[in-house]
Amino acid sequence: MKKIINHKSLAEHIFQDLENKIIAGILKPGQRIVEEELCRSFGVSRSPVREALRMLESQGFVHREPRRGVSVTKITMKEAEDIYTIRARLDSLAVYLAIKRNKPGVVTKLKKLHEKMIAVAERNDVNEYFRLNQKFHDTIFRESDNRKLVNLLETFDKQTMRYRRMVLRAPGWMKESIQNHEAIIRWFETGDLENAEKTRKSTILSHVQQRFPNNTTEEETDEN
Amino acid sequence: MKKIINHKSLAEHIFQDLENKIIAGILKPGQRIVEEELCRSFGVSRSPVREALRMLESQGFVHREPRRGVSVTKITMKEAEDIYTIRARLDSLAVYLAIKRNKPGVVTKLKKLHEKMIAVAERNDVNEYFRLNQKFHDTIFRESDNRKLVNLLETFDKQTMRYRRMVLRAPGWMKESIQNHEAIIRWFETGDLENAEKTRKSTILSHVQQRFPNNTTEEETDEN
DNA sequence: TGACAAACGATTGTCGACAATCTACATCAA
DNA sequence: TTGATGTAGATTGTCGACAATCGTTTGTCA
Repeated sequence: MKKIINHKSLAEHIFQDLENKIIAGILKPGQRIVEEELCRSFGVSRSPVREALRMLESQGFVHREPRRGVSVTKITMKEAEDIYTIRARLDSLAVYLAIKRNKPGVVTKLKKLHEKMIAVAERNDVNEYFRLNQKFHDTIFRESDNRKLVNLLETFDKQTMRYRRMVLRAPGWMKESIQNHEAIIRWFETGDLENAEKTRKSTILSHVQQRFPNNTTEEETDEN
Repeated sequence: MKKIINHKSLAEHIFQDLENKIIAGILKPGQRIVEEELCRSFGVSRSPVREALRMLESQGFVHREPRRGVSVTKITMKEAEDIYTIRARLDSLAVYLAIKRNKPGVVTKLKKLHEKMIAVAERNDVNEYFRLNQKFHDTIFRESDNRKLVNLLETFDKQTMRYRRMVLRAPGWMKESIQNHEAIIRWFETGDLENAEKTRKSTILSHVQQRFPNNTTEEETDEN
């Protein structure tokens, strides 16, 4: 039986493709999305395209104006701040839960990633560091053994990815990041629940404040 | 110009209707949903129905098996626990933010609701108490001035509504609830940020532990 | 009788077409 | 020139039909 598990409808394929393009910034915030164009580029009819757009809409990637179509969601400074505020709480919760669970092997895995990242940071490979950093935190998230929490954090990360990519390239960020990871690994080793959660929370929050010092609204690509 | 702002597509109407039915427990967890049946009952074609189902799917209300249709999402004990764990953090965050904001008039509003609830509790009107309780907390959520947070909390509440309805009828719950509200109001008045957040968090968590003492998997309505 | 295979019915996934509505442009009057 | 108004084109919302696939029933053979 060849019976490959191809359980994916066109709608789901299109959804993933568009999601990736939005995350990567290929589709820019505020940019309008026309159904017919997608049909042509994917070579399909409008049904799967519309379903994909409904999914993107439900997850906040696109915004819809009735009878006027959808466009890639713009994020204001305020909203980015809001998301980071929530993310800080959820991230600290994830670290807390992961440490509490104390599954063996995790620290080893984190340390291995940590070593790699130090090497990568030395040759200043920002993209690779970014990727490994994501993996480092993903590992922790998953160790929290709370699937809903993992989903939430992933969704937040996706929605802010295009902004973080820029911000995280700020000078000195990698060094700071490495220090944070060292602290996290130490917490895992000592099992210091309280301290881990508290410190992690305030670390992220201070990040936010550095990134968004004022309350100006974000300027975005204006429509064509 | 009659031009009523009726900017709602059939898909959106159907989505809301189904969402309500799932929340209310009219559509039971695990129950299969057949597209054609919905078409007949709503008197529409399959396009808007399918879009509504995609929306419900993205928000976790229904589950989809490729080529086999959708069914109302079942929640296991573990998942309910997970959600409450997250909710506890987010709820405490909302209280924290609301108090920090310290907008005048809020306490008055909360007190008014509180008074009403005491009266309602005395004549043991569980349904009305439930409704007011929801409003009480909604008020606080909104005061957090973090729209994303409000959305998250609302979504969580919706997804666990059918379970909470049962649990919250447990004897003595209303009395306990009233005491909690008094504490919250006191925090608002004194502006005691740290204490408010901490206590609120642990209050909710202890609730969870009372509700889910063991780790048994929830039994659900089996398919017809 | 029991196990396996083939055909059927039910249901999902996709398509192209039509209707409703909006936007942009052109036309006309002041 | 400027503003309103109407028309045409573009785009979304909805529909009914066909194709693909799954589960079940029926039929066949040992």
